[in-house]
Amino acid sequence: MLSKKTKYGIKALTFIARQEKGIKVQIATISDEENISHKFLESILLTLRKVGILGAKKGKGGGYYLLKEAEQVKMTEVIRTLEGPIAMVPCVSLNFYEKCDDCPDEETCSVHKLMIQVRDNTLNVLRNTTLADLV
Amino acid sequence: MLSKKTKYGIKALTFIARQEKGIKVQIATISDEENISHKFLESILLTLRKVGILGAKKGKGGGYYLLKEAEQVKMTEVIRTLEGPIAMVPCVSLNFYEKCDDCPDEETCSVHKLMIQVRDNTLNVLRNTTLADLV
DNA sequence: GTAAACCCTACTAATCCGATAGGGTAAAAG
DNA sequence: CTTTTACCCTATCGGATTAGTAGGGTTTAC
Repeated sequence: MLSKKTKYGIKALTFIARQEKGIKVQIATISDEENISHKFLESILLTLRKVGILGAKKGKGGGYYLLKEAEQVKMTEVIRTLEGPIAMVPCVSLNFYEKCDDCPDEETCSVHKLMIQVRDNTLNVLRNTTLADLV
Repeated sequence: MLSKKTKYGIKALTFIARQEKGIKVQIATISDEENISHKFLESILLTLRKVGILGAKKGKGGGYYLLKEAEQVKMTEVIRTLEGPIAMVPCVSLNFYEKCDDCPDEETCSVHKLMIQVRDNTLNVLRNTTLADLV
């Protein structure tokens, strides 16, 4: 299940990407338009800024804006930042790998086998979708 | 993230499917071999029995067995039973559809758009994978 | 210098997950 | 026909996570 954090993050990014280039969007504008808790959204945008997807300008007339072209913002990056691993089990995760404590051998594990396939197909979608595709 | 319930369920089913046809497998055998809490596994197998994937025989020499051929047990069925919706948001779920309370219009929602693609790709894998493929 | 708007930390209520407890019921063995 | 084995069922619980709240601090425009 996708967390609201990620959901809101994608919605906010799309909202910002829809603006004319260079326009700064305020948190309040997005939270009003997209029905998102102001404070919660604030923390999400902060995270997106820290990883270099968004830029922010403080003070009156400030707001958030895209640091790259919408075509350059891959969904893999957004989802890994907000949601964490894309894989459904840590033992098939590329960026967040972790061994299962129960499983003695990954090679023969049926779940591992299946989840690698799911992961590959999901990755295929997310790698080839950018923010520009969602606008 | 895949729940342990589903993970254990798939492991248990694979274990049972590996036996000679007609053999009844006891909970204790699976929980020992696969490092799964006995009682927790019990409730999982019970669920799988109730939806008609497994059959069970009580009393001495009893145990669980597959009701269909392993080739007939689709992963979609297993995962929907144990995990719930395959889609990452309820508004793109085929079997567990629910409208988002925030989103005014699904057609223009960027998250909706993206998640339909993820769902379709995941479904494609799970529909074409059966228990027999995992053994 | 004051109002606007982002920055940051900490807390909390609610929910879900994995597991446990404890007994009930059916079937086979002897 | 009694005992043992093994499935059946409900209830409960601790811990982790999520979604959201509180409450300031800091920077900038005017």
